[in-house]
Amino acid sequence: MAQPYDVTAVEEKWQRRWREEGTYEVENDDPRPPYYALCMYPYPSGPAHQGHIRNYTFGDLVVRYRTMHGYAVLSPFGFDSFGLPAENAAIRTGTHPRVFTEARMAELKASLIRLGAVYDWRREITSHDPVYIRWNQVMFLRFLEAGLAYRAKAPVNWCPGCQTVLANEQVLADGTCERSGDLVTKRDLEQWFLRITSYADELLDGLDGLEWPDRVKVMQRNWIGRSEGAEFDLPVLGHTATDGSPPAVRVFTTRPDTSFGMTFAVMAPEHPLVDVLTTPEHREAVDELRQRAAVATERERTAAVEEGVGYDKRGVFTGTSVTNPFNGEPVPLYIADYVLMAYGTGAIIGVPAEDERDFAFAAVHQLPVIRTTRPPEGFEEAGGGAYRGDGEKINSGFLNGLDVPTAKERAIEWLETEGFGQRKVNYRLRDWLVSRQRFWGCPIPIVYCENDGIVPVPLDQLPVLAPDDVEFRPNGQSPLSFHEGFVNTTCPRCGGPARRESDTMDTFVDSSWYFLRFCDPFSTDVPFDPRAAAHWMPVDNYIGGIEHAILHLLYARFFTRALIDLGLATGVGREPFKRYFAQGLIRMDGSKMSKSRGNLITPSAYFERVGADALRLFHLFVGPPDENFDWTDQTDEIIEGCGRFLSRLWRLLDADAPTRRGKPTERDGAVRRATHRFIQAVGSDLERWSFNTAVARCMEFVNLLTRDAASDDGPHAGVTREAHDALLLVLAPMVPHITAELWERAHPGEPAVHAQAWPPFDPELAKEESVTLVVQVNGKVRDRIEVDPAIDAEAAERLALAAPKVLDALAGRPPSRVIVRPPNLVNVVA
RNA sequence: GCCCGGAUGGCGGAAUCGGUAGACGCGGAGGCCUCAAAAGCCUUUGCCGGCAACGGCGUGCGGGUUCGAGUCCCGCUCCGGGCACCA
Repeated sequence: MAQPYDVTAVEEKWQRRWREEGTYEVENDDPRPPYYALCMYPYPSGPAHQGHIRNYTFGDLVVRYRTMHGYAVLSPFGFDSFGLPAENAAIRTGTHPRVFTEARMAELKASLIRLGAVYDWRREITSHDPVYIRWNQVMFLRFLEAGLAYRAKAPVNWCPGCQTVLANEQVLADGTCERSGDLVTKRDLEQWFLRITSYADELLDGLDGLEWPDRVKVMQRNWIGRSEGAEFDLPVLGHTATDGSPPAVRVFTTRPDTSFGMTFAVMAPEHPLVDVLTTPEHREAVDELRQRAAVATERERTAAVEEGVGYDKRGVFTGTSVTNPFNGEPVPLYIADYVLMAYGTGAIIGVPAEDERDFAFAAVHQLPVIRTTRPPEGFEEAGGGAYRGDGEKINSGFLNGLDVPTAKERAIEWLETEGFGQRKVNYRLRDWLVSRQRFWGCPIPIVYCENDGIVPVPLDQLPVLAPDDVEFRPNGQSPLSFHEGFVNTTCPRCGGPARRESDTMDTFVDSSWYFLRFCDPFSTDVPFDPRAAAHWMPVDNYIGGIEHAILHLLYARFFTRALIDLGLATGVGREPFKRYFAQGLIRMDGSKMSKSRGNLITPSAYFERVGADALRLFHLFVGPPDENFDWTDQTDEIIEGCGRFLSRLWRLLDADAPTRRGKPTERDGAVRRATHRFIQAVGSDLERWSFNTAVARCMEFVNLLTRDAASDDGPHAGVTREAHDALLLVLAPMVPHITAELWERAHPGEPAVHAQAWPPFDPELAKEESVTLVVQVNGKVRDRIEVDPAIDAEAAERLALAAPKVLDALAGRPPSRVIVRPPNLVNVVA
C-alpha cells in the first residue's frame, strides 16, 4: 500500500537506535521504583508467528507505558531452549540439537527486533547454556539433600518395540506407540520425583491473593484437588497376620457420614493385599482382571467407561469379607478397576445409596442399597439412584437425625476415639515426575554406584554436560543411555565403577526459575543474588498463553517456595507472579494457528507491506486481548485499515504547523477539552487492558483533529500543538516507531518520545461541557435534550415534562411517577 | 458427566455501576478529485414500513424481577476451553 513515509526506513532507524543506545537496559540499583514486565520465555521454534507477535506487542506496550510512568522496568528475554522438537529434528536430519536450536533462536530474535519490541538483551538467558545447566543441577542436588527430590517406582508407559518409556503425548488414542505401532503397556520404573505435594496446601491458599484470571485459579484449585475426609481400617474376617493381629484394609472417604450404608468394599487391582486376600476359588477371575487392568492404558479405561463396558466386567469378588467398624457387619470385598491405586489408600467403602459409581456397581453385583441420607420429597419418583445432597441422617445408629456436615464431623470423632482411623486430607495433585529419557535436556547430576548406591555428583564437577559425539537413532532411545563414555564413570565416593544417570530433567524445571535468574544473570557464585531477586520480584505483569495455566505456573510457584526454603532466594516473596494475563490465542478455520497444523500466517510479509507499527496496532485493535480471535479472509483488510490510520496520522502531524494564535475560539476550547478527555480515557483503557478501545479512541481523536485542521478559520497553533503532543505520547507505547519519528520532527533536540513522561490531564478540562439528557415515557426514548452536567433533579424533571414530544406521548394523562437520574435520564411513567 | 468462558448489524467488536444498543474499524452503497486508474477525501449504512416527517421491531431461545434489562434471577440451546472413575 502507498504510504506517505518510508515505513521500513523509519522502523529500522529506531530499532537500531533503541538497541545501540541500550534504551531499555536497567541496572539493579536503578533509583526509580522497580517494575518487572515479563512474557513467558518461548520455545525457539523459528521466526515469530502471529501468537508471538500478539504476546510481545502486549508485553512491549506494558514496558514502554510503565517506563513513561517513571518506573525502572525490567524487560528481559530468553529462550526455553531445551525440548523434544530439536531432538526429533536431529533424528530426522542429523543436525545436532544445539545447532538446530540456536538457528531457531536467531530467527525468533530477529523477528522480535523487527517488531520493535525492546529488551535488556544483556540479561538474555537460554536453558541449554552450561551456566544455566549448572545451577539447575545445583538446585536439583539441594532438593535431594532436603528430601524434596526422591527416586521411586512409578507406573509409566512402556513401548516393548522401542524398549523405552513414552510420554503420554506419544501414546496414540488406540493405546499404541506413535513410532513403532506396538501396544504400549504400563511398567513400574525407577524415576525421579520432586515433592510438590508437600506444598499442596500452600499452593492452594496462595491463589487467593493473586491478581490472576479466575478461571486460571479455578483450574489450579481443581488440579490440586484437595478433599477432606477420613481414613480408617476395615478388619478382614478369617485372616490373621504374622503378628497375630487381624489384617485390615485401609480406606479413604470424603463421606464418613455414609459409613452405615456400606454394603461392600473395593480395592484397586494393583493393591498389595490383593494376593493375600483372594481365596483360591476366586483367584482365576481376580488374576484375569488384574492382568487386563495392567495392560490397559488410562485411555482404554476411560474409553471403556464411555463405551458402557459394564461394572460386571470391571469388578470381581475376592472371596473375602471385611467388617464395617461402625456396625460390626461383614461386607464382601471386591477388586475393581474403577478404584485407583494412586489416590487415597487404593481402597474404598462401597455406599451405593450415596455414590453413583457404587450404585451402578451394586446393581450389577446385586448388592443391597441402604440409604443413610433421607432424599428430598419425590426423589424416588424422579428416578431414584444415588443421592449426594444434604438431608437427615437415617439408618445410621448414633448419627441418626443429624445433617450431613455434622454427621461427617461426628463420624470422624468416633473413628478417632475408637482407634479405627482419623481425619485425613487427600490431594489429586501427585508429585512431579521429572525424569525424561531424552537427550536434549538438563542431565540429572547423579551417579549409581554398586557400593554406595545413589551418589550426587559433587558440586565442583558440575555441570554434567551431555557429550556432543552422540548418535541419534530413530528408535526412541536417548543417545545418552548408550553412550559408553558418558554412562561409564567412577563413583565420586569410593572411586569404584559406577554408571551415570542418563535421564534428563523435564524442561518445566528450566522454566520454573528463569524469571529469578533474569533479575541477576551476571552472578557466577550463586544462581542469582537474592537481593536482586527481592528487588525485582514478584513479576508485576506476567503475560503468556493459557496453555500454561496449570503446569508451568504451578511448578514455578512450587519452585520459588522451595528455593526460598532452601535458602537460595532469601527475601523473595513466595508468589512469583503477582499479576498474570492470559492472552487469547489465534485460530484459523476453527483450530489453533500453529506450525504443526500448517495453518501459519507469518508476520514477515506484513513487516514489509505495512510495517511493524501497523501489525502491532492490528493486534491491539482487533479485539479484547484475553479473547481468542479467528484469522479470516477479512483480517488482511483490517491490517490494511490499521496501516491507513497510521498514514492519516502521519499526514495530520506532518502538515505545516498552524499559525493562528491569540484568543482561542469556542471550537479551540472544544478541541482542548477533547484532548484532555482523550488522555484520560486512553490511560484508563490501558490500565484495564482494554487495548482495543484505547486504539478506537486514538482513531476517534485523529478524526476529530483532521476535521479541525480542515475547518474554515484553521486550527489554533497552541491548541493544535497540545493535541498533537498528547496524541504522540499516548500512541508511543502502541506504535513506537512512527511516534518516535514524528516526535523527533516536532521536537528536534529534545529527548525522544519514549523518554517523556506520560501526559497528565486536567480533570477540569476533561469534564464534559454538556450531556445528553434522555427523556423516556414508559421506558421508551422520546426525546434528547442537551443539558448542563450539573443540572439538578428538579430542573431536569421540569425540562422533561415540558418537552413537546413528552406532552404528545402523554396525550393529556398526568404522569403517575417520574424517575429522575440527573444528568442522564428522566423516565416519565404514565 | 463435572467445572469455567462465550453468543450483540453483512463481519471484528463497543456499551467500565441496571439508564441513549451498535463507539471504532472492516465490508457495502453513492459522490468528489483524475483523461483514466491507484491513493486520498466527503456522505451514507441494524432490520421492517414510509417520498418524508416518523412509526414499529431488535443483543442465541423461553420465562421472571424492575419505572427501565445486552447487563440481574430461573430454565434451556448452541459454540469454545479445562478436568475426566480422585471415592
